[in-house]
Amino acid sequence: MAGREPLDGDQLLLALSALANPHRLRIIAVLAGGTNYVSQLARDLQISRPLLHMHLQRLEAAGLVEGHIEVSDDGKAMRYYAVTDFAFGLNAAAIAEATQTLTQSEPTGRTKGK
Amino acid sequence: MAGREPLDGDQLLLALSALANPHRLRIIAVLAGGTNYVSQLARDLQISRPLLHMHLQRLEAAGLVEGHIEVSDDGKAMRYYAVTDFAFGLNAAAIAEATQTLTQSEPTGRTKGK
DNA sequence: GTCACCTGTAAGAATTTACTGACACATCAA
DNA sequence: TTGATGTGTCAGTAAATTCTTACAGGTGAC
Repeated sequence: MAGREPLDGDQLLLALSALANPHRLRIIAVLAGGTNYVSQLARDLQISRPLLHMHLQRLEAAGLVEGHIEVSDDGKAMRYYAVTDFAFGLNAAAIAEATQTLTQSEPTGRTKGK
Repeated sequence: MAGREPLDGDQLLLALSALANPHRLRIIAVLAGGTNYVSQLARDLQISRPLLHMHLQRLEAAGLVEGHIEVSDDGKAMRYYAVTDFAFGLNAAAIAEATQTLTQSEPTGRTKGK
């Protein structure tokens, strides 16, 4: 289980952004009760499959869930998702520490297009 | 210090949304090092005062920082901000529990204007 | 073939967030 | 009075998110 490492700032921001959405919190909650495949998950949560797909991508990019293909008995390729065993403690001190390794939107250096 | 209560879902979502931003993480980090007033904070972070004002509102609405007016020796009314002693542990189980009290974007019932 | 499942993705609309610039007002000091 | 501080807020724009609809491809069963 994670939680005792220094905790990278960008990584933290990625995780927080991924969790800052009601649908995604519910996805975590459902997957915490057991692994599941995309179409079924969409039915359980009552959201469209493309939408769920997008949310899962965001969660997976943050390392909060993991997916893998599994071929069912009747030959269908299904994508199962499961939560990873992430864990971090949030408080001012932890954030202050993580912020030291934050590369995004620095004083000088936002993406600055043109 | 907070952290052992059941943790309300909407409250959690509010906090996560508030923290899911590099500027706001930095604000927390700076305030963790000591209370400060708005204009000075804006200079430290190198962002505009109106922008900082907006971020502070978001953080205060989530209960992560608190502000109060303080009159300086030379009579200026200045708004000082300080971090509250928030603390929560994030992991799949905690999220699953909090999600039970999530009122937002239910299967039926998004804000649905007109 | 057609139907019922599964997967993935692209296009565009709708909404929210983030941000700048300009304004208004107050106090103290020169 | 003017200048340097501090406060707050509004209007408008730029950009990022969120979400729907529609499409394409796969398998096995009828």
